[in-house]
Amino acid sequence: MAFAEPSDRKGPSILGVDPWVSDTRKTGKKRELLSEAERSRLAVIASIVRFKKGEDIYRAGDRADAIFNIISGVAKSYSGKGGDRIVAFLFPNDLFGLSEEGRYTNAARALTPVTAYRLPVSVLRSRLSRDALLEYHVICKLCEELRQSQRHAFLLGERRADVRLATFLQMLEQLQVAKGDTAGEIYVPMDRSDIGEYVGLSLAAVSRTFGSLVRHNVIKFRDRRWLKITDRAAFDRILADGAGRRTVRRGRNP
Amino acid sequence: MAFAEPSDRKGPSILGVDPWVSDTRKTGKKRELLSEAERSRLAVIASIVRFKKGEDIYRAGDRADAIFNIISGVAKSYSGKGGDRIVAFLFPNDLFGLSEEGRYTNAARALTPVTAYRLPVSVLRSRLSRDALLEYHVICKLCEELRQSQRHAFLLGERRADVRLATFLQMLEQLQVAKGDTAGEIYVPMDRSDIGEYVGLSLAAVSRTFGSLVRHNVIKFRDRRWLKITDRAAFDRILADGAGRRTVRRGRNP
DNA sequence: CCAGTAGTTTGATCCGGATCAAACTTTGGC
DNA sequence: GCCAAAGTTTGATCCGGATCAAACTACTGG
Repeated sequence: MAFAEPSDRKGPSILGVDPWVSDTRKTGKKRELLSEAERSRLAVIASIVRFKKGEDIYRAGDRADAIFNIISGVAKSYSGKGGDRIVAFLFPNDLFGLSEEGRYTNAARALTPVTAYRLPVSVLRSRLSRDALLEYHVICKLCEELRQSQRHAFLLGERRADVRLATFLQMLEQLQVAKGDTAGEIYVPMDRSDIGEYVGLSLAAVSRTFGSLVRHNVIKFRDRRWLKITDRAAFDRILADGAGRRTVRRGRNP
Repeated sequence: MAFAEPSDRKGPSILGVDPWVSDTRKTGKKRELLSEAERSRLAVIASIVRFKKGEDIYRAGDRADAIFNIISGVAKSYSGKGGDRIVAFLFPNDLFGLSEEGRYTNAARALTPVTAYRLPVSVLRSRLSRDALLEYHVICKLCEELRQSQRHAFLLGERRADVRLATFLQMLEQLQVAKGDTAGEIYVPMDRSDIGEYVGLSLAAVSRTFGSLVRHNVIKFRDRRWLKITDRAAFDRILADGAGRRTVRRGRNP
């Protein structure tokens, strides 16, 4: 739902086809869910809504009469009875608010002040059925979010805390690179506890593991939200270590 | 990608809209990705392929020139350098083989003998652009798979082995209920090691935890692949325990 | 600028599941 | 039906991260 794919990706695609790939290459524009034209076409039927930091965008179980497209700010989509368990972080241009049975399945809350388009489902729906290109782009976006979610699951499948966090940082970095933001430094808009809820670690473990990475000179925090990777090789080694190690040997074979 | 949603769901939906909801209610037919008509329309452009148990359907990085729709059997989609880490189990009617940059990102392998439709991308693509209903159904299917993947991530976010396995069994059960298969007993087509790779536990932990559940009379195995839930209340208690517990308290607040 | 609170670090202890290892059981081929 | 290989159970040990708890730091609003 949120993070960009590795930097060697050119855009979301389904069935190996993607109009943006060539678009992006030709125009050199940043990858976007909706083109400017499309965005303004949608703007006609959309209203702009604002949420304060910490404010609920919607709650699980609410009547799902609109979907959202973030213009600026960061939000989280979360679920679980306890309200913990972050399903996705939502960044500008992310589309969210998919429903099931007409109700939102997750809740969403602004982590920073958020501005977003609010698209009433009824209007968007009729648009969709008439606008093949838009529909196609929705497919692309869904593929992207599916991959994102699979990445998240992949991250959670890793057992070691450092690998989980390194993977998370990599996701953040790639997102920012894809958007053309300041490379070199990584911006971490969410707090330690949110990170923990996303990567499946306790708040304490997140802090401790960051501390350990800093102590080993792999990363360096400028302040609580900005860091840079000071030892790329070591960083990549941590990431690589995650895969290819778990030797699940079965039965007796010497 | 694979499991069905909870039984109170009527079908996949995007934006709160789903043509199958009414269809299903009217006809009482089982929920399907493709209607019979659609399936046969696709069959024209599809070839039927068979895979032996353990055979690769495709490998990560292979040229992605086709997608698949399982007719019978069970497969797994997996990734990770080590080839461990199962992303999804694939059951009949599941659509898989989405690509990125024209290459498969995951690998897929048959767990049982598998029969499947193989749909060449090129043909399907032109179909898609002309067939609005098909395109719409692809959207629905993608939403379903997205939710599935989010469920998987949710499962992996849980730390306790018994909750993970109970959740997994619940997914299997719901899938089988949705397909109208034998309720009462749950069929587990994959081996312990595959389960471990999906739920993020070691092979040993899977076996031990199953053992413990059996010892507590929560479930009972008829044989290695068939089990039933003998104490529903206890089972549900395990599931419920997963949520609402993780008290991530921050700072000092007495 | 200060107080109060939200957020973060750090310490100590404990436990669940990984890991290593060996026996046991089922399956499939001949 | 027998053997080998595949798959499963079970035991012992160990370690990473959860959990409990307290101190520290950075914001925020008055």
